[in-house]
Amino acid sequence: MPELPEVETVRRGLAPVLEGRRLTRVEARRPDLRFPFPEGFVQRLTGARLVALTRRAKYLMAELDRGETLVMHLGMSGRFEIARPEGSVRPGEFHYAPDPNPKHAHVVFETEDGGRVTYYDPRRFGYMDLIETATLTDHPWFKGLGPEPLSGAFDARRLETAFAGRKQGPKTLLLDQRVVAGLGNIYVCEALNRAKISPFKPAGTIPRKKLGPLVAIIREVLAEAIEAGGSTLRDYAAADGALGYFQHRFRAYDREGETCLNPGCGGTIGREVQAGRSTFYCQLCQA
DNA sequence: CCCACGACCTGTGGGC
DNA sequence: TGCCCACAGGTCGTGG
Repeated sequence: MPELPEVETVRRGLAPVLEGRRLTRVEARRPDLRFPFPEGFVQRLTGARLVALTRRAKYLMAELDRGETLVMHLGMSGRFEIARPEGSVRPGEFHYAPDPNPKHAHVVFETEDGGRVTYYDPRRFGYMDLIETATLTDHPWFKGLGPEPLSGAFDARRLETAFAGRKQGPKTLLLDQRVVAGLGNIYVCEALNRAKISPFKPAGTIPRKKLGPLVAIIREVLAEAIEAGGSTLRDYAAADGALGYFQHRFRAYDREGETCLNPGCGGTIGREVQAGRSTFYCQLCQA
C-alpha cells in the first residue's frame, strides 16, 4: 500500500532500530526483487554503519558510513517486520497486520545490538540498490522527482504549471511523480474528493482558484494519514509487528456505492477505471 | 510531447 | 466447496 504516509510511517518505525547501528549480518534470500540486487550487495552492506534513515517521495534511504546509500522502494506489497522478543505478541495484534508469510521474506538485516529487520514482498515490485551517496540526487530515480508535497516547494503555482493546457484529468497528473512526489492512487482519490474536483475533466480547465485549496487539502490528507500511522506505531510499539500497513479510514477510496462524506453532499461514490487504475469519486460533488 | 495500455508477480475475495 | 476472474497501495516500457 505504500504511498508517502505509509513509507514515512515505516521510516519512523525503523529509524530507532537501525540508525547509528552497524549491520552485522545481511541476508538476501533471492537474487532479485523487481530488479537484481546490485553486485556485492550483501558484502557492501555487512559491517557498514547506518548513519541515517530518510525518505524522499516513496523511497527509503539508508545512508551508510561507506559513502553509499541503500535505497529501498516497497513497490505494491513491500513491508518490514521488526523482530520481537519471544512472548511479546499482544492480544489483538492480528487486527493490525496479518502475519507475514515467511516464504516472502527476501532480505534480512541484523544489527550489532541484536536487532533484526526483515523485508517481505509477495509481489516483488519493490527494489533495493546501493548508490553512491554523493550522486544520489543525479540518479535517474531521483533526478526527475517533483517536490515533496509537505514542503513549501509544492504550491498552487506548481499545479498551475503542471495542469496548464493538459487534457488528462488531474487524477493521472497527480499520480505523476514528476509533478509532485509521493502521492498514490488512494490519496489522490481522497484529495480530489475533499476538494470536490472531478478526476476526469481536463486538468487544464480547473479554475485557478481551486488549486490553492487543492494543495492545502493534499497536505491535510497526507498529514492526517501520517498521524494515523504514528498512532499505530504508538499503539502497537515500533518494536513489534510488521510495518507498512496501518488502519486508516478513507472517505472515497474503496467505497463504491456508499455515500459521499463531504458535508451536505449526500452523493454516491462511483468507481471508474482511469489509466488502468480504479478512481473512486463522488458522482455528485465531483461531477 | 501526450496518452493509453500492457507487463512485472503473487495473493485474495467475490461470484457462480 | 471449488474454480475462475477481477483486482490490488507502483513503476516502466512500448506504441499509436
